[in-house]
Amino acid sequence: MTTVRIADLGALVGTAVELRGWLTASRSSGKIAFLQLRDGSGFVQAVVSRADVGDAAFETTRGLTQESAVRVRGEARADPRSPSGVEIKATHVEAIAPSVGYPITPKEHGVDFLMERRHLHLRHRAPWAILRIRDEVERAIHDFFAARGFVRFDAPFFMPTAVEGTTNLFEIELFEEEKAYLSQSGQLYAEAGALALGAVYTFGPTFRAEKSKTRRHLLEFWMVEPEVAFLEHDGNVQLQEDLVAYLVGRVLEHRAVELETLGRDPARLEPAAQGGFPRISYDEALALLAEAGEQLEWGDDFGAPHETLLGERFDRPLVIERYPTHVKAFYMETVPGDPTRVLCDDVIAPEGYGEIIGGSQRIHDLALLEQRIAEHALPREAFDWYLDLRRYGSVPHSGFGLGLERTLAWITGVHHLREVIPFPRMLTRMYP
RNA sequence: UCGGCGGUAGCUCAGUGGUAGAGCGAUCGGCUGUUAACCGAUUGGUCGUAGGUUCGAAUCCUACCCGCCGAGCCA
Repeated sequence: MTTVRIADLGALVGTAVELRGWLTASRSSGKIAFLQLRDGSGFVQAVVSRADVGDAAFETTRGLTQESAVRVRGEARADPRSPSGVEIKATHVEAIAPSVGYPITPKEHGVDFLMERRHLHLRHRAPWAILRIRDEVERAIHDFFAARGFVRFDAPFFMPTAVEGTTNLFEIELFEEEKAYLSQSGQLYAEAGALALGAVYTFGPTFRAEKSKTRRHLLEFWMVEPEVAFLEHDGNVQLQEDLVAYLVGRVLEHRAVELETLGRDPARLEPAAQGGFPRISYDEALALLAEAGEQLEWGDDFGAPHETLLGERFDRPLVIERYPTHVKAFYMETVPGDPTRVLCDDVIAPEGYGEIIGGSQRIHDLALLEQRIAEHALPREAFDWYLDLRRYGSVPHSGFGLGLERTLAWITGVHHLREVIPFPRMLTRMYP
């Protein structure tokens, strides 16, 4: 008899198997007991009959509590009454480790109660499904870029200065009187990488000291930031569409069970997997908002409600491009012949999940970049290395940042970003 | 930082001046196919904290603490 994973049981019907895992719930009568088991790879029910295991073992089985670690031997059987089509007809049940007073009982719980016990909550079905989808998306990101010849490029987390102003940076005291900041973007370093390696992407945590208390914000979140030499704006937008469509497609293909577990309708995601994202300019977005009764002045940036309003008009992510220069970051290239607009775009997820991508073509002209750094009152010395990139063989290049958690929240259909990361870090949540 | 809402049993909540409640959970018993099982019993409280009004406060008043949702900012 071999120890097997629940995920592999489908191929083992008719054979004797041993499982090791934990009890999530049990029901019993005088002569039969149903044990709900999980082992990390999946969930399955074991049926224990008093006649099969004997009185003593049956009473032991009935006394098992939630989250006890157990070893179960028995026959894997096909059964139409099982949600997965398979169950275990147990011949042997043995406690490995007890569990007394497990706090997350089979009962409705509030979000805060579960987050306070996140280390245990991770064992349950919804987090299990979400974190497997997260794993699939992370793997798909690497596969996507590897297939296109990108090099993964690890940017530093300690930063000497801000990329886009200092207001939202976490300040770290290194040693005596030496300050550093936690990275809020690897982009500037990725630009150096692109000019060295052609096409690169960073993937890692990023930190924003924003006092945002909404379901779309975390203090610490993960971002993927590709950066490509010789890539211009239109190609950049196409790359974004290809990436998002690929990620959604991979989840639909490989994580259908998990979407089902979460009650997420795959039909809502299928349009995005096909690509063909609608693409409108900032000016056109203003007109759409005006139609919807939201009058904005040219030059106003969109608020979250505006993004939601725009995103809900389409069945797949929406690309908005060419924003006014002054609402965007200092490094963005201007539209040829129109210095009032920049070659940038945001991708807005459907269903109110907000902005999942921000990208742009970067300024490659030394004089213009110097002028922008001055206009934004940024410390010139700190950017000297960045200006070097424009002194030695400067070429057009573009890139973007995709927020992993926002993308996952949209794909999984969960309400809050904190659901899609194992241990969320928020204004009001540092524990566990 | 600002605005709205909230804090009562292990959990989810009801209770708007007069004995502190329900459902679920947990525990025990019953039941040979349960899927949020079912039936019976048992177990349950510093009503966020401090002060005030009142014969009497979970309830009214004041201050504070904490949380949720949203805004701004952003992925």
